[in-house]
Amino acid sequence: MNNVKVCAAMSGGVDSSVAAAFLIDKGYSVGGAIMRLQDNDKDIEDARAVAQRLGIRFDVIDCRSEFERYVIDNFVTTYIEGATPNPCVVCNRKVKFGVFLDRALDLGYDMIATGHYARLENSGGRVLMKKALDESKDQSYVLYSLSQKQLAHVIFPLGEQNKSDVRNAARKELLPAADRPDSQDICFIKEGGHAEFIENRTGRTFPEGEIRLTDGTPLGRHKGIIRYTVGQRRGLGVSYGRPLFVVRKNALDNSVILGTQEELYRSSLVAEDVNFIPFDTLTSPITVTARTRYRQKEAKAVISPIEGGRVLATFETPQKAVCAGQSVVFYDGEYVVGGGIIAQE
RNA sequence: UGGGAUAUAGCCAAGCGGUAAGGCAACGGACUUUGACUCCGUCAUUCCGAUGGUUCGAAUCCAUCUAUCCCAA
Repeated sequence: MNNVKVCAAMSGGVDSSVAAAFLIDKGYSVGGAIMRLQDNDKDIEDARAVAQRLGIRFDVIDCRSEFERYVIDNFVTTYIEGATPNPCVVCNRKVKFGVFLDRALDLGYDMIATGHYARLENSGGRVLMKKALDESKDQSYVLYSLSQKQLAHVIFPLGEQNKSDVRNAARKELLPAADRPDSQDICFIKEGGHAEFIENRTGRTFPEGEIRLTDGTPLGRHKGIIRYTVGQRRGLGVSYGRPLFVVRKNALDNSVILGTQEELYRSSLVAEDVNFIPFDTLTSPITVTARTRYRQKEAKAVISPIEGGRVLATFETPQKAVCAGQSVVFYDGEYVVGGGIIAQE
Protein backbone atom coordinates (compact mmCIF):
# COMPACT_ATOMS: atom_id res chain seq x y z
CA MET A 1 0.00 0.00 0.00
CA ASN A 2 1.06 3.51 -0.60
CA ASN A 3 -0.31 6.53 1.14
CA VAL A 4 0.55 9.00 -1.61
CA LYS A 5 -2.72 10.49 -2.71
CA VAL A 6 -2.92 10.84 -6.45
CA CYS A 7 -5.54 12.62 -8.47
CA ALA A 8 -5.95 11.00 -11.87
CA ALA A 9 -6.75 13.68 -14.42
CA MET A 10 -9.42 12.00 -16.49
CA SER A 11 -10.71 12.86 -19.92
CA GLY A 12 -13.08 10.00 -20.48
CA GLY A 13 -10.66 8.56 -22.98
CA VAL A 14 -8.62 5.39 -23.03
CA ASP A 15 -5.28 6.74 -21.91
CA SER A 16 -6.31 8.64 -18.83
CA SER A 17 -8.62 5.83 -17.77
CA VAL A 18 -5.90 3.22 -17.97
CA ALA A 19 -3.47 5.57 -16.24
CA ALA A 20 -5.87 5.73 -13.31
CA ALA A 21 -6.25 1.94 -13.27
CA PHE A 22 -2.48 1.49 -13.26
CA LEU A 23 -2.12 3.76 -10.27
CA ILE A 24 -4.67 1.73 -8.36
CA ASP A 25 -2.77 -1.45 -9.21
CA LYS A 26 0.41 0.12 -7.93
CA GLY A 27 -1.24 0.76 -4.63
CA TYR A 28 -1.60 4.50 -4.70
CA SER A 29 -4.49 6.14 -2.98
CA VAL A 30 -6.30 7.21 -6.13
CA GLY A 31 -9.12 9.57 -6.87
CA GLY A 32 -10.21 10.98 -10.20
CA ALA A 33 -11.15 14.37 -11.49
CA ILE A 34 -11.90 16.02 -14.78
CA MET A 35 -11.69 19.57 -15.96
CA ARG A 36 -14.90 21.26 -16.95
CA LEU A 37 -14.07 23.14 -20.11
CA GLN A 38 -16.26 24.44 -22.89
CA ASP A 39 -18.71 21.79 -24.01
CA ASN A 40 -17.26 18.62 -22.58
CA ASP A 41 -20.32 17.36 -20.72
CA LYS A 42 -20.18 14.14 -22.66
CA ASP A 43 -16.55 13.59 -21.68
CA ILE A 44 -17.42 14.34 -18.08
CA GLU A 45 -20.07 11.64 -18.07
CA ASP A 46 -17.72 9.18 -19.75
CA ALA A 47 -15.08 9.90 -17.13
CA ARG A 48 -17.59 9.57 -14.34
CA ALA A 49 -18.54 6.14 -15.65
CA VAL A 50 -14.89 5.11 -15.66
CA ALA A 51 -14.42 6.36 -12.12
CA GLN A 52 -17.45 4.38 -11.05
CA ARG A 53 -16.12 1.27 -12.68
CA LEU A 54 -12.81 1.78 -10.88
CA GLY A 55 -14.60 2.58 -7.65
CA ILE A 56 -12.83 5.87 -7.02
CA ARG A 57 -13.84 9.32 -5.96
CA PHE A 58 -14.69 11.66 -8.79
CA ASP A 59 -14.60 15.43 -8.89
CA VAL A 60 -15.34 17.90 -11.61
CA ILE A 61 -13.07 20.89 -11.49
CA ASP A 62 -14.38 23.94 -13.24
CA CYS A 63 -11.61 25.39 -15.39
CA ARG A 64 -13.81 27.22 -17.83
CA SER A 65 -12.81 30.78 -17.06
CA GLU A 66 -9.09 30.04 -17.01
CA PHE A 67 -9.32 27.92 -20.12
CA GLU A 68 -11.07 30.71 -21.88
CA ARG A 69 -8.69 33.37 -20.61
CA TYR A 70 -5.42 31.54 -21.12
CA VAL A 71 -6.01 29.10 -23.92
CA ILE A 72 -8.74 30.44 -26.15
CA ASP A 73 -7.79 34.08 -25.95
CA ASN A 74 -4.20 33.24 -26.70
CA PHE A 75 -5.33 31.06 -29.58
CA VAL A 76 -7.38 33.82 -31.12
CA THR A 77 -4.83 36.55 -30.55
CA THR A 78 -2.01 34.51 -32.00
CA TYR A 79 -3.94 33.83 -35.17
CA ILE A 80 -4.83 37.47 -35.57
CA GLU A 81 -1.19 38.39 -35.24
CA GLY A 82 -0.46 36.15 -38.19
CA ALA A 83 1.10 33.22 -36.36
CA THR A 84 -0.19 29.70 -35.77
CA PRO A 85 -0.75 28.77 -32.13
CA ASN A 86 -0.55 25.40 -30.46
CA PRO A 87 -3.28 25.56 -27.84
CA CYS A 88 -2.37 22.19 -26.32
CA VAL A 89 0.97 23.53 -25.17
CA VAL A 90 -0.64 26.52 -23.51
CA CYS A 91 -3.40 24.43 -21.98
CA ASN A 92 -0.92 22.07 -20.38
CA ARG A 93 1.13 24.82 -18.80
CA LYS A 94 -1.69 27.07 -17.69
CA VAL A 95 -4.68 24.86 -17.16
CA LYS A 96 -4.11 21.15 -16.88
CA PHE A 97 -0.87 21.45 -14.94
CA GLY A 98 -1.82 24.88 -13.67
CA VAL A 99 -5.31 25.49 -12.39
CA PHE A 100 -6.27 21.85 -12.33
CA LEU A 101 -3.14 20.85 -10.46
CA ASP A 102 -3.61 23.60 -7.89
CA ARG A 103 -7.22 22.63 -7.26
CA ALA A 104 -6.26 19.00 -6.89
CA LEU A 105 -3.69 19.95 -4.27
CA ASP A 106 -6.38 22.01 -2.56
CA LEU A 107 -8.57 18.91 -2.50
CA GLY A 108 -5.90 17.16 -0.48
CA TYR A 109 -4.07 15.28 -3.21
CA ASP A 110 -0.26 15.10 -3.30
CA MET A 111 0.12 14.52 -7.02
CA ILE A 112 -1.81 14.48 -10.25
CA ALA A 113 -1.44 11.85 -12.95
CA THR A 114 -2.29 12.22 -16.61
CA GLY A 115 -2.42 9.85 -19.53
CA HIS A 116 0.45 11.56 -21.34
CA TYR A 117 3.11 9.40 -22.87
CA ALA A 118 6.29 10.77 -21.30
CA ARG A 119 8.58 9.83 -18.45
CA LEU A 120 9.83 11.71 -15.43
CA GLU A 121 12.97 11.04 -13.48
CA ASN A 122 14.21 12.53 -10.22
CA SER A 123 17.82 13.54 -10.39
CA GLY A 124 19.89 15.88 -8.25
CA GLY A 125 16.92 17.63 -6.77
CA ARG A 126 15.26 18.24 -10.12
CA VAL A 127 12.64 16.42 -12.07
CA LEU A 128 13.85 15.54 -15.54
CA MET A 129 11.60 14.65 -18.42
CA LYS A 130 12.23 11.93 -20.97
CA LYS A 131 10.43 10.86 -24.07
CA ALA A 132 8.00 7.98 -23.78
CA LEU A 133 9.52 4.55 -24.11
CA ASP A 134 7.26 4.05 -27.10
CA GLU A 135 8.57 6.89 -29.21
CA SER A 136 5.73 6.58 -31.68
CA LYS A 137 3.37 7.78 -28.94
CA ASP A 138 5.72 10.24 -27.30
CA GLN A 139 3.99 13.42 -26.15
CA SER A 140 6.88 15.17 -24.46
CA TYR A 141 6.61 17.85 -27.15
CA VAL A 142 3.49 19.32 -25.58
CA LEU A 143 4.93 19.15 -22.06
CA TYR A 144 8.20 21.02 -22.41
CA SER A 145 6.94 24.15 -20.71
CA LEU A 146 6.15 22.61 -17.35
CA SER A 147 8.05 24.13 -14.43
CA GLN A 148 9.90 22.25 -11.76
CA LYS A 149 7.21 23.27 -9.33
CA GLN A 150 4.61 21.65 -11.54
CA LEU A 151 6.63 18.57 -12.36
CA ALA A 152 7.22 17.86 -8.66
CA HIS A 153 3.55 16.94 -8.42
CA VAL A 154 3.12 14.93 -11.61
CA ILE A 155 3.06 11.26 -12.50
CA PHE A 156 2.85 9.87 -16.03
CA PRO A 157 1.81 6.24 -15.52
CA LEU A 158 1.85 5.46 -19.25
CA GLY A 159 5.40 6.58 -19.99
CA GLU A 160 6.64 3.02 -20.28
CA GLN A 161 3.62 1.65 -22.12
CA ASN A 162 2.65 0.93 -25.69
CA LYS A 163 -0.63 2.09 -27.06
CA SER A 164 -1.73 -1.46 -27.80
CA ASP A 165 -0.91 -2.55 -24.24
CA VAL A 166 -2.94 0.35 -22.98
CA ARG A 167 -5.93 -0.61 -25.06
CA ASN A 168 -5.66 -4.20 -23.95
CA ALA A 169 -5.49 -3.10 -20.35
CA ALA A 170 -8.57 -1.02 -20.89
CA ARG A 171 -10.45 -4.02 -22.21
CA LYS A 172 -9.24 -6.23 -19.41
CA GLU A 173 -10.39 -3.74 -16.82
CA LEU A 174 -13.69 -3.50 -18.69
CA LEU A 175 -13.30 0.22 -18.85
CA PRO A 176 -16.15 1.90 -20.73
CA ALA A 177 -13.63 3.91 -22.70
CA ALA A 178 -11.76 0.93 -24.11
CA ASP A 179 -12.80 1.40 -27.69
CA ARG A 180 -13.14 5.12 -27.78
CA PRO A 181 -11.06 6.54 -30.60
CA ASP A 182 -8.05 8.67 -29.78
CA SER A 183 -8.84 12.29 -29.45
CA GLN A 184 -7.76 14.67 -32.13
CA ASP A 185 -8.36 18.16 -33.45
CA ILE A 186 -8.69 21.21 -31.28
CA CYS A 187 -10.88 20.23 -28.36
CA PHE A 188 -12.78 23.51 -28.13
CA ILE A 189 -13.71 23.68 -31.80
CA LYS A 190 -16.51 21.27 -32.43
CA GLU A 191 -18.16 22.39 -35.66
CA GLY A 192 -16.50 24.07 -38.59
CA GLY A 193 -12.94 25.20 -38.74
CA HIS A 194 -10.81 27.40 -36.56
CA ALA A 195 -11.42 30.39 -38.81
CA GLU A 196 -15.17 30.30 -38.23
CA PHE A 197 -14.51 29.91 -34.54
CA ILE A 198 -12.33 33.00 -34.44
CA GLU A 199 -14.79 35.01 -36.49
CA ASN A 200 -17.70 34.03 -34.28
CA ARG A 201 -15.78 34.75 -31.12
CA THR A 202 -14.38 38.09 -32.15
CA GLY A 203 -17.33 39.22 -34.22
CA ARG A 204 -14.81 40.23 -36.83
CA THR A 205 -14.37 39.05 -40.34
CA PHE A 206 -10.96 38.78 -41.86
CA PRO A 207 -10.93 40.32 -45.29
CA GLU A 208 -9.64 38.91 -48.51
CA GLY A 209 -6.18 39.86 -49.55
CA GLU A 210 -3.57 39.29 -52.15
CA ILE A 211 -1.85 36.00 -52.73
CA ARG A 212 1.49 36.47 -54.37
CA LEU A 213 4.72 34.73 -55.13
CA THR A 214 7.92 35.53 -53.29
CA ASP A 215 9.00 37.59 -56.32
CA GLY A 216 5.84 39.68 -56.09
CA THR A 217 3.87 38.04 -58.89
CA PRO A 218 0.18 38.24 -57.97
CA LEU A 219 -1.59 34.88 -58.09
CA GLY A 220 -5.03 35.59 -56.74
CA ARG A 221 -6.96 36.38 -53.59
CA HIS A 222 -7.01 34.62 -50.26
CA LYS A 223 -10.07 34.19 -48.05
CA GLY A 224 -8.74 35.83 -44.90
CA ILE A 225 -5.29 35.55 -43.45
CA ILE A 226 -6.34 33.48 -40.44
CA ARG A 227 -7.22 30.63 -42.76
CA TYR A 228 -3.62 30.01 -43.75
CA THR A 229 -0.53 28.76 -42.04
CA VAL A 230 3.12 28.60 -43.01
CA GLY A 231 3.88 25.38 -44.82
CA GLN A 232 0.32 24.90 -46.02
CA ARG A 233 -0.18 23.49 -49.49
CA ARG A 234 -3.79 22.47 -49.90
CA GLY A 235 -6.67 24.86 -50.09
CA LEU A 236 -4.76 27.66 -51.73
CA GLY A 237 -6.74 27.35 -54.95
CA VAL A 238 -3.74 28.37 -56.98
CA SER A 239 -2.57 26.29 -59.93
CA TYR A 240 1.03 26.90 -60.79
CA GLY A 241 2.30 23.73 -62.40
CA ARG A 242 4.29 22.96 -59.28
CA PRO A 243 3.01 22.65 -55.75
CA LEU A 244 3.08 25.94 -53.91
CA PHE A 245 3.24 26.42 -50.17
CA VAL A 246 2.59 29.31 -47.84
CA VAL A 247 6.04 30.69 -47.16
CA ARG A 248 5.02 33.72 -45.16
CA LYS A 249 1.99 35.61 -43.95
CA ASN A 250 2.12 39.34 -43.83
CA ALA A 251 -0.34 40.71 -41.27
CA LEU A 252 0.63 44.28 -42.19
CA ASP A 253 -0.65 44.32 -45.76
CA ASN A 254 -2.89 41.28 -45.29
CA SER A 255 -1.09 39.22 -47.89
CA VAL A 256 -0.16 35.58 -48.14
CA ILE A 257 3.17 34.81 -49.78
CA LEU A 258 3.58 31.55 -51.68
CA GLY A 259 6.73 29.79 -52.73
CA THR A 260 8.05 26.44 -53.81
CA GLN A 261 9.11 23.71 -51.45
CA GLU A 262 12.72 24.86 -51.54
CA GLU A 263 11.74 28.30 -50.33
CA LEU A 264 10.33 26.81 -47.14
CA TYR A 265 13.63 26.09 -45.46
CA ARG A 266 15.09 28.14 -42.59
CA SER A 267 18.34 27.49 -40.83
CA SER A 268 17.63 29.40 -37.65
CA LEU A 269 14.82 30.65 -35.48
CA VAL A 270 14.23 32.70 -32.36
CA ALA A 271 12.26 31.17 -29.53
CA GLU A 272 10.51 33.14 -26.82
CA ASP A 273 8.66 32.11 -23.66
CA VAL A 274 11.35 29.54 -23.18
CA ASN A 275 11.46 26.96 -20.43
CA PHE A 276 14.24 24.60 -19.50
CA ILE A 277 13.91 21.45 -17.50
CA PRO A 278 17.38 20.29 -16.37
CA PHE A 279 18.37 23.86 -15.46
CA ASP A 280 16.70 27.21 -14.95
CA THR A 281 18.49 29.40 -17.46
CA LEU A 282 20.52 28.88 -20.58
CA THR A 283 23.77 30.73 -20.03
CA SER A 284 25.93 29.53 -22.89
CA PRO A 285 25.40 27.79 -26.21
CA ILE A 286 24.75 24.09 -26.18
CA THR A 287 24.16 21.49 -28.84
CA VAL A 288 20.80 19.78 -28.84
CA THR A 289 18.39 18.10 -31.18
CA ALA A 290 15.22 20.02 -31.82
CA ARG A 291 11.85 19.62 -33.39
CA THR A 292 9.87 22.55 -34.66
CA ARG A 293 6.53 20.79 -34.60
CA TYR A 294 4.77 17.91 -32.95
CA ARG A 295 5.61 14.46 -34.27
CA GLN A 296 8.62 15.58 -36.24
CA LYS A 297 12.03 14.01 -36.48
CA GLU A 298 14.58 15.98 -34.49
CA ALA A 299 17.40 17.89 -36.10
CA LYS A 300 20.74 18.88 -34.70
CA ALA A 301 20.93 22.48 -33.55
CA VAL A 302 22.91 24.85 -31.38
CA ILE A 303 20.89 26.97 -28.98
CA SER A 304 22.24 30.21 -27.58
CA PRO A 305 20.84 32.73 -25.15
CA ILE A 306 20.03 36.14 -26.65
CA GLU A 307 18.50 39.30 -25.25
CA GLY A 308 15.11 39.28 -23.65
CA GLY A 309 15.47 35.79 -22.28
CA ARG A 310 14.99 34.46 -25.76
CA VAL A 311 16.95 31.72 -27.46
CA LEU A 312 18.50 31.55 -30.91
CA ALA A 313 18.46 28.09 -32.43
CA THR A 314 20.71 27.43 -35.40
CA PHE A 315 20.19 24.22 -37.29
CA GLU A 316 22.91 22.15 -38.86
CA THR A 317 20.65 21.58 -41.84
CA PRO A 318 17.83 23.96 -42.72
CA GLN A 319 14.38 23.05 -41.45
CA LYS A 320 11.23 23.01 -43.51
CA ALA A 321 8.32 25.33 -42.78
CA VAL A 322 9.40 26.77 -39.47
CA CYS A 323 6.17 28.35 -38.32
CA ALA A 324 5.77 31.24 -35.89
CA GLY A 325 3.53 30.39 -32.97
CA GLN A 326 4.41 26.73 -32.96
CA SER A 327 6.75 25.42 -30.30
CA VAL A 328 10.33 24.35 -30.77
CA VAL A 329 11.38 21.67 -28.30
CA PHE A 330 14.98 20.78 -27.49
CA TYR A 331 16.23 17.32 -26.63
CA ASP A 332 19.42 15.73 -25.41
CA GLY A 333 19.01 12.13 -26.40
CA GLU A 334 15.78 11.03 -24.79
CA TYR A 335 15.80 13.87 -22.29
CA VAL A 336 13.77 17.00 -22.82
CA VAL A 337 16.02 20.03 -22.45
CA GLY A 338 13.27 22.57 -22.88
CA GLY A 339 11.65 24.63 -25.55
CA GLY A 340 9.91 27.82 -26.48
CA ILE A 341 7.53 29.43 -28.90
CA ILE A 342 8.84 30.33 -32.33
CA ALA A 343 8.83 34.11 -32.75
CA GLN A 344 7.69 35.96 -35.84
CA GLU A 345 10.48 36.86 -38.22
C1' U B 1 -12.47 41.81 -92.04
C1' G B 2 -5.04 41.29 -95.89
C1' G B 3 -1.66 37.62 -93.72
C1' G B 4 -0.30 34.09 -89.83
C1' A B 5 -1.23 31.04 -85.43
C1' U B 6 -3.98 28.39 -81.82
C1' A B 7 -8.35 25.83 -80.15
C1' U B 8 -7.69 18.67 -75.46
C1' A B 9 -10.91 18.43 -67.97
C1' G B 10 -11.01 24.39 -63.26
C1' C B 11 -5.48 25.76 -64.99
C1' C B 12 -1.03 24.07 -67.76
C1' A B 13 -0.20 20.25 -71.08
C1' A B 14 1.16 15.28 -73.91
C1' G B 15 -0.78 13.16 -78.18
C1' C B 16 1.26 13.46 -85.16
C1' G B 17 -4.74 7.64 -87.89
C1' G B 18 -5.86 2.63 -83.84
C1' U B 19 -9.45 3.70 -79.71
C1' A B 20 -7.60 10.51 -74.29
C1' A B 21 -0.04 10.75 -70.53
C1' G B 22 1.44 13.86 -66.78
C1' G B 23 1.60 18.16 -63.51
C1' C B 24 -1.24 21.87 -60.70
C1' A B 25 -5.94 22.65 -58.45
C1' A B 26 -10.21 20.10 -56.34
C1' C B 27 -12.47 16.11 -53.62
C1' G B 28 -12.23 11.63 -50.29
C1' G B 29 -9.39 8.72 -46.84
C1' A B 30 -5.06 7.43 -43.66
C1' C B 31 -1.74 9.60 -40.20
C1' U B 32 -2.30 13.10 -35.68
C1' U B 33 -4.44 15.24 -28.30
C1' U B 34 -2.56 22.10 -32.32
C1' G B 35 -2.27 24.21 -37.25
C1' A B 36 0.32 22.11 -41.22
C1' C B 37 3.29 18.61 -44.02
C1' U B 38 3.23 13.63 -45.84
C1' C B 39 0.96 9.25 -47.76
C1' C B 40 -3.08 6.62 -50.36
C1' G B 41 -7.31 7.03 -53.58
C1' U B 42 -10.80 9.65 -57.07
C1' C B 43 -11.03 13.12 -61.04
C1' A B 44 -12.36 13.84 -69.84
C1' U B 45 -16.77 6.26 -71.75
C1' U B 46 -22.99 13.15 -73.56
C1' C B 47 -15.09 11.78 -75.81
C1' C B 48 -10.54 16.27 -77.56
C1' G B 49 -14.23 24.47 -80.03
C1' A B 50 -18.67 23.40 -83.70
C1' U B 51 -20.62 21.04 -88.14
C1' G B 52 -19.81 17.99 -92.11
C1' G B 53 -16.40 14.68 -94.88
C1' U B 54 -12.32 10.81 -95.91
C1' U B 55 -11.33 5.96 -93.43
C1' C B 56 -12.56 -0.67 -91.07
C1' G B 57 -11.16 3.06 -87.48
C1' A B 58 -9.76 10.22 -86.32
C1' A B 59 -8.29 14.39 -80.91
C1' U B 60 -5.02 13.15 -84.77
C1' C B 61 -6.34 13.88 -92.41
C1' C B 62 -9.79 17.40 -95.41
C1' A B 63 -13.65 21.42 -95.72
C1' U B 64 -16.58 25.08 -93.58
C1' C B 65 -17.94 27.81 -89.33
C1' U B 66 -16.93 29.99 -84.48
C1' A B 67 -13.58 32.02 -80.81
C1' U B 68 -8.99 33.90 -79.31
C1' C B 69 -4.03 35.74 -80.23
C1' C B 70 -0.14 38.00 -83.36
C1' C B 71 1.41 40.93 -87.71
C1' A B 72 -0.25 44.38 -91.29
C1' A B 73 -3.90 48.25 -92.23
